[in-house]
Amino acid sequence: MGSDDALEDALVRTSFRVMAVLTRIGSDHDLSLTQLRVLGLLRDRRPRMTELAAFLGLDKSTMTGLVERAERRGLVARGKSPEDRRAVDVFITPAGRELAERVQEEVRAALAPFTDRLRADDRQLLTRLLDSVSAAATANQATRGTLSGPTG
Amino acid sequence: MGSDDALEDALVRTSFRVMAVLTRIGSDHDLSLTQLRVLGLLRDRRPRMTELAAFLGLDKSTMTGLVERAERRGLVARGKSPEDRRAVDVFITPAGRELAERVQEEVRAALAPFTDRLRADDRQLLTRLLDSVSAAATANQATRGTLSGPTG
DNA sequence: TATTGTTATACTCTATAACTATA
DNA sequence: TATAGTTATAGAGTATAACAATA
Repeated sequence: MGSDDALEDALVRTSFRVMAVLTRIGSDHDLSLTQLRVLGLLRDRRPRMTELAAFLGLDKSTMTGLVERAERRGLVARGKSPEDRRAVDVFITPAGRELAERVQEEVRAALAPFTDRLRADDRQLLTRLLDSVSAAATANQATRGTLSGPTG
Repeated sequence: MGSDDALEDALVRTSFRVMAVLTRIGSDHDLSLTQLRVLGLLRDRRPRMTELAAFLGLDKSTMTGLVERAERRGLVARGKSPEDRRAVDVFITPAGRELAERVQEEVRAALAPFTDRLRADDRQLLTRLLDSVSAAATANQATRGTLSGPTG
């Protein structure tokens, strides 16, 4: 029988459930998963377009449209870098920050019913184990950046 | 401080990591996350278009294009229902099934490094806790259907 | 009348290639 | 020459509204 893959399958299953929650709540605010991640990333960073694209694993040309639409809604803004006249900084606006925080609270509230069935000690245990898995992922991949701000 | 949300945040973080893996492997086979889910769902179901849309939480008009593109690649096929002449059944082809299985193996292999750092007893524990969370989600939402086939 | 599926339309997300401005 | 960002283009994914066929 060797390895039985039960853990990997459980991770995939759970992740789809969590993503369904994020997609629904994002949709309530006209935000795609990607826009959600952009807002989350910008809560504590002021990257250039290229850096933001790298964080998200997207092409820089994709960022142009993403930032353009978010800017049109007043959620983020672009500023010229003083040092390098080619570069464009992206930062979150007060309205964008408010929205990001509201969404984060809604996501926490929406997930709570699914985790409430666990006892306090199991909750703590699960948190520790997930952090361990995520930390390994961070070490191996360039997939940082969640709703919750900086990860590592 | 009340609840501290650490578990909910860890779930979101980990889910983004897992989705990044799925997105990359899907992309290697020209499959979006949605197409991945379609293939996974059809591994043990032969639903109508409307049922498939409901499983995925999508509009039926979205399914037309999704199934159309998968059919063009020979991964799924459509058949007329004998009972209801309005209905269209969707089913996976042998080629589609092979691809779904190959992708599942690649996903398991890609996630293994992230879970290998856990001891055997921690792996078992994490699996049990995730299943518990997913089961709660299933009870509350209509978000079934993963790469791994039927969930509940 | 209600339901099943498709079509028409519009918008977001995404990448590739070509371009401009700066370094 | 190389890098930062945008634009042009094309295709996938998504929803809404309108439609044809069937129930």
